[in-house]
Amino acid sequence: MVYDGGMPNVARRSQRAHRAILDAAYELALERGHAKVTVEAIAARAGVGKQTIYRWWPSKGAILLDVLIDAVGAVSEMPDTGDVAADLKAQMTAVTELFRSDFARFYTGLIAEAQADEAVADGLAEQLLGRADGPRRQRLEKAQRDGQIRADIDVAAAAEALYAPLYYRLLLRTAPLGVDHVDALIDITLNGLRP
Amino acid sequence: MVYDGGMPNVARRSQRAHRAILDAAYELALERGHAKVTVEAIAARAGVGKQTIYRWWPSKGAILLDVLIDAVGAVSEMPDTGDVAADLKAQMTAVTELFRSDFARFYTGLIAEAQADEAVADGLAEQLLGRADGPRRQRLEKAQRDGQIRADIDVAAAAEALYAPLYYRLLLRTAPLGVDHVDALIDITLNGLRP
Amino acid sequence: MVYDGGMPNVARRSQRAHRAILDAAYELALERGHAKVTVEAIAARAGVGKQTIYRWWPSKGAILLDVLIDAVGAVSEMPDTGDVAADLKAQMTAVTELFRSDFARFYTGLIAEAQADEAVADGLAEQLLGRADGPRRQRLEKAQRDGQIRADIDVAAAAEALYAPLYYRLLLRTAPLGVDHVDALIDITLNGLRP
Amino acid sequence: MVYDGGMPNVARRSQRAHRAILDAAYELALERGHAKVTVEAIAARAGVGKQTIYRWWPSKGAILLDVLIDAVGAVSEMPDTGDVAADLKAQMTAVTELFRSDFARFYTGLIAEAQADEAVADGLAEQLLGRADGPRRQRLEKAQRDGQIRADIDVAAAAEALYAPLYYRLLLRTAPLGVDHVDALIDITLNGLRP
DNA sequence: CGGTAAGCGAGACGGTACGTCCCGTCTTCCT
DNA sequence: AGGAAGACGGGACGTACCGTCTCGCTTACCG
Repeated sequence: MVYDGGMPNVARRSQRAHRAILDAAYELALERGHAKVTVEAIAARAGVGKQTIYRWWPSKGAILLDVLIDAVGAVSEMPDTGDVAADLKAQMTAVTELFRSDFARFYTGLIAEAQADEAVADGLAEQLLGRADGPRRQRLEKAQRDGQIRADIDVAAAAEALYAPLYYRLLLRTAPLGVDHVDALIDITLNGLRP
Repeated sequence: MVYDGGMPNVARRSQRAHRAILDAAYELALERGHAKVTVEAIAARAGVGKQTIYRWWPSKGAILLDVLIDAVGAVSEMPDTGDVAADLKAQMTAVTELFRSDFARFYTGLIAEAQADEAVADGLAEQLLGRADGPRRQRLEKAQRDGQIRADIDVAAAAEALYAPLYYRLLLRTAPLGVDHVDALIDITLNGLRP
Repeated sequence: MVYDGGMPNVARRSQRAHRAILDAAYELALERGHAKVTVEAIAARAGVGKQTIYRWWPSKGAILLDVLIDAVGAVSEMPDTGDVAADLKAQMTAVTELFRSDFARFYTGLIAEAQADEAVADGLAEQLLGRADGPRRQRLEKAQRDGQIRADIDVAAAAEALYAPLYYRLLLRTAPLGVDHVDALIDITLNGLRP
Repeated sequence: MVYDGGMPNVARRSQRAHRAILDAAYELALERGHAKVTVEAIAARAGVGKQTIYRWWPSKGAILLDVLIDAVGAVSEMPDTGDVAADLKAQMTAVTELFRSDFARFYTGLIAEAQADEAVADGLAEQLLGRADGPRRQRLEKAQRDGQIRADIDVAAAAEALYAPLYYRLLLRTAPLGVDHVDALIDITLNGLRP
């Protein structure tokens, strides 16, 4: 649970209702898309009173963020074979696969919701993006120590240069995601554009 | 006008109402944010019947896309001084400034809306992103011909590697946009991460 | 229409919806009793949006008051045969019949609602009780002029002395209403208790 | 206590909670009116669990009936000075005063509730109206034996003819209660309307 | 140049979902 | 075992907007 602020007594929370709500929200989001999920439909499908939802989540976006965390977690494991290029390719390919799966619409829906709901934005940044970003930065720092990448680089900017294009295509759909794209990004970012 | 399909007689359209609608939508979006703008509020503020809005636009997102195009247009001019690094810095800085201005919320709101509304997604891609992307690619291709960047590079991927991180920070707000960020991106992308 | 205050444009009111709402409310009140009628059920049965109800009536009680006025009107005709005792008997018997009919539950429900809702209380007093009371008082005044009843009597109190016991039994159900009861009341009130 | 049926063990009942509930209900009814009192508000004000209320009373109306009985009791003492007119005036004046006091809203609220709740109707009839009516009838019967009123009269109807107008004005508020009204009623009912 | 059809403002309409309030029940922990 | 606390499934509330649908009323074109 992410958004409780501890207001009601968490110890007395019904596990049954909690699971049923997440499951119902998950099913509905896959069935009709994030934007068309309603709190009433979640409550009805979960066999739960609306108040039980509002008691624990402040908004529909908060529920769906929990659903996503619950179902996917962060794609946060960063391999370390010693070869940073290979490791990045492996992890970026995994992210690409996730972004091409059914969960893609959860991500995009939630990022959309985050533009209007500060709480969702915060939860998204902390629970998903933040968790994924740490290991990436650590892997790049290790590569710096290993001499595989330049020591004068801002690893946060480097991590973004690698991963932001994946989010760009996820959200703007100007071109498809795929292994070729990952290869091109790694080539460009590691070797640079200059001859 | 983007979304009319010419259904009613465009010649008889009231310019007064058209302007009043765009102005009202613009003001309301700045005042309460994209998500809280309603068609009824636009109509009321513009002193216009709701039907007049629905006659010319299919959805709230279409109105706001028109507002954005009307107010900003695409940041599409790409300078060409002969020095591709300097030109990219100039243009990326301009984009950064735009993304830090009040119009940022229009972009993010529209990108959010595009996740659920195919028409908005198409209009956004064609009217804003597409117009901006062409000149960037052309500038990179010229730099390839000038020998300033590698000839074996996919310029579309290269353009994304440069600009996607700006969109990433715009939408996910994990870190602030700024000139330092632009410098870091250009350094990484042109020179590569390798020592 | 009783409770409009003229806020929306009465001229544009949908007669279809108006009738459907009154009919639905009438049916529901007979089916499940005044207290269990809900605005949602009226709207659903009438095939009407809830807002269309709230646009024209401030409360459920106001609807049901209109239903009652619409269905019954005031039992206001007061016969005048020249014999005040006979006329009172005829009219009180008619009221008794009404109070024993299905409409009795409308009256009791509305009087109950009036205890908590000033607007309903006012409407009830003006639209039903007031309309019924006038003719009764006029008949008694005529009887005074005819010398059939004492000239020093407060006709309002006299009318109440005759009719209030009918309401008492209607509401408190301590004893059944009937012709015998009417006879007893007329005897007592005209002739007095004294030997 | 009226509505317990003895289900739980009455001996173990908390006197503290019992009093607190009645007091809280009393205060709330005076503060916001009978119809806006809620079981949750009573429980909260009394510092009591809702279950403790539902254990001992079947409905809100039952609580408020107990409150009224507890606070007022029946206005049941009927004086007997030998002069039935004076005795009626004294007692009807007392009732009038009660109906003009703050307790009036309890009566009206309870009578309203009784229209929809059979249990409340029964309790009201037995605990309040019934207790008050007996002495009145007995006083009238004695007056018959004393020759002060006609022997052929139905005393139940006579009692109602006298008291029902007080309830009528209490509930319908068509005219104010007062000593003049009592005087008029006694004059009419004892002496009759005829010249 | 007068008739007519279009666009327009206004806003009522049938609906859907919202977030809140209470209901009466159930569960937990305390005395 | 009774009581304080309060979460639960449920139902209705009154509100906000949606997108559609009439209404007159200008207003520009066309016969």
